[in-house]
Amino acid sequence: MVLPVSPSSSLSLPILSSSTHHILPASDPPYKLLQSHPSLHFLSKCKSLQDLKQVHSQIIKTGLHNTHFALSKLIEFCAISPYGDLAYALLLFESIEEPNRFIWNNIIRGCSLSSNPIVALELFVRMILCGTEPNSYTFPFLFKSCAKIGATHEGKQIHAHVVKLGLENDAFVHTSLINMYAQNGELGNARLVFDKSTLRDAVSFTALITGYVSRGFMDDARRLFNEIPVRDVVSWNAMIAGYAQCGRFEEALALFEEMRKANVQPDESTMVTVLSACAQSGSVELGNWVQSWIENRVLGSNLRLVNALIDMYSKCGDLETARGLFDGLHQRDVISWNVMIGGYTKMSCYKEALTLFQLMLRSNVEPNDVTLLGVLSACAYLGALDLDAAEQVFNNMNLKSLASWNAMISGLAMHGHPDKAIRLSEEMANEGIKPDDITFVGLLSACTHAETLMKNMEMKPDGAIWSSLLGACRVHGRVELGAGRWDDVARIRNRLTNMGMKKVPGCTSIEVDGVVHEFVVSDKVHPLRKDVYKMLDEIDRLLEVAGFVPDTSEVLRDIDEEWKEGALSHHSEKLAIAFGLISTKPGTTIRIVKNLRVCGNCHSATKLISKIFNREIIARDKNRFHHFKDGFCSCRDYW
DNA sequence: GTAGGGTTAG
Repeated sequence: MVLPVSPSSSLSLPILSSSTHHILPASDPPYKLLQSHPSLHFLSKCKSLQDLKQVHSQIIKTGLHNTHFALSKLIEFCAISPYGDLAYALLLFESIEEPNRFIWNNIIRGCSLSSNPIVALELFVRMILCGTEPNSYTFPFLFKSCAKIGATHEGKQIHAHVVKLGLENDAFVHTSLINMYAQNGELGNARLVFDKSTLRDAVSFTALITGYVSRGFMDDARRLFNEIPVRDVVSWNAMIAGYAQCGRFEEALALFEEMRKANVQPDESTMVTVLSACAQSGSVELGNWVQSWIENRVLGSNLRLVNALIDMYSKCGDLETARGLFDGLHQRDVISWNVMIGGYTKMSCYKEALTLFQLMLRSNVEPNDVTLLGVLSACAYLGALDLDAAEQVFNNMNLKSLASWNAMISGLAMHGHPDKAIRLSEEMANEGIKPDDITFVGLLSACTHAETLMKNMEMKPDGAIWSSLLGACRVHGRVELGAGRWDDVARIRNRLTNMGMKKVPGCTSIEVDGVVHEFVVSDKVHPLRKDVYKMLDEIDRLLEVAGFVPDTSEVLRDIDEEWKEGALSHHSEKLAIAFGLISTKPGTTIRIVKNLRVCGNCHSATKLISKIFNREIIARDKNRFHHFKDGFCSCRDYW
């Protein structure tokens, strides 16, 4: 972990050579005089490094560079403003013989915001060695850095400094400390700091709640939430987002209702979260209501909100409305493009997805790894020619992030090009890019020597990894795998389970006459369950007559996301379909929403059901839409 | 003069 503290060599300060140091006077001229100085006024107008250099030159010409104030402001701007430049800030910082505490704090702050926050910790060490005592402003920046990079060990040492300096009772230091422990998974320590102090407000509560939420301890989080003396909008948002992130959409939406009843004004974050919950649970009606709520307020043209709306409509199957919103945007960011492309892909409109991607390439928005993944899965249907196009896009990417390598590798592996995937991973290694656990998951689906890879890889318990791993395995369940690999899969699953990954129970909902009915695996609570199970028996009988043989092999059960109950015929989607068949008129389209991906068995069964009962069945699973008709599915058995 | 908790795409 050796990281450069010195800035890149291509930068240079105006007039001053790098060997010239600022030796600052003991005190600055009067503050008011400096504050209103025109050169410093221009600082806030800078929009590029060039502008910045001009202002810097001006500051030197007017002699201001010999003041703490001007240098502080320059460093602050360079380090923090989006138009600044951290490398320049560091160059400037290194030129100061004896930086004061304010300057130290601001350069540390800048580094804590950067993509390389470890530099902030290195600077802290230097600050101490130089004999500058940190204060209550220094520590929040440091703890934020530790939280960002998972530096618990370093965080604990810095905690000791806080105790030594008697700063434990500063509210900002206190909360950032709790947050550091909570973010780094040390919930016991976070709780200890929280419990030991009398400093308890919505902010410190929320920091702890978020920690519990991130580890899936929703009940503990909720208990804390109920204890908050005065809840503010952020604490509500955190709790609502917690429910939405772990798939408990109904609770998320119920809490949003409670929030409104408590007369707390929702803000942009609230609405983005609520829309995400609507999108994921398929609650298009509530989503509609949210849209009008937004439009009646000043939030209407907010890009993030419109992105969330586009996503909500496309995930609910209303591509037309989604596209209308997309076309109406004056400015689009990478998320706008990605949600719209993803919307088309999920509905099997691959040509539209790729056409939109072509438009994106002509816009000024650079595609990222998420775009690439979406485009790749669209290409997978449209033949090798388009896959070549995706490869071309990848090859032309200016900045290939680890994520984009991963997207390409897993894309190739999952879409029938395992050899290319493995070759690409070798290329990646040759470029000096270290693979991570996600690369591994991608490769696992292509690789014949998973054993070797596993030994070299540290898996992190992450839901995304978990599901992509299972997805990779499922797809390859059809591609004749060597039996040995399933052992690897089982072992990884055990490791993840031991690390605290909780399985989300499968659940399918169906709306009939405006009422949403929910079914879980082997449901025992629905009032009409007797009739439902009776219908299920009939379905199974007819399926058997039609020649359907459920696959009960170890492989399928292993990868099935509702494997726990083992009852293949009682999966929630089949229960919901059975309910749909008995509670709607013949010929009516059945629409269901599942919180997980549909399993292979249910998918095959549903295809046949659509034929036997002459019903169109539109199933939305976690990843995409399946439109079953006449024994076929729109996804063409790829999902 | 600087500081703490929440937010969308996969």
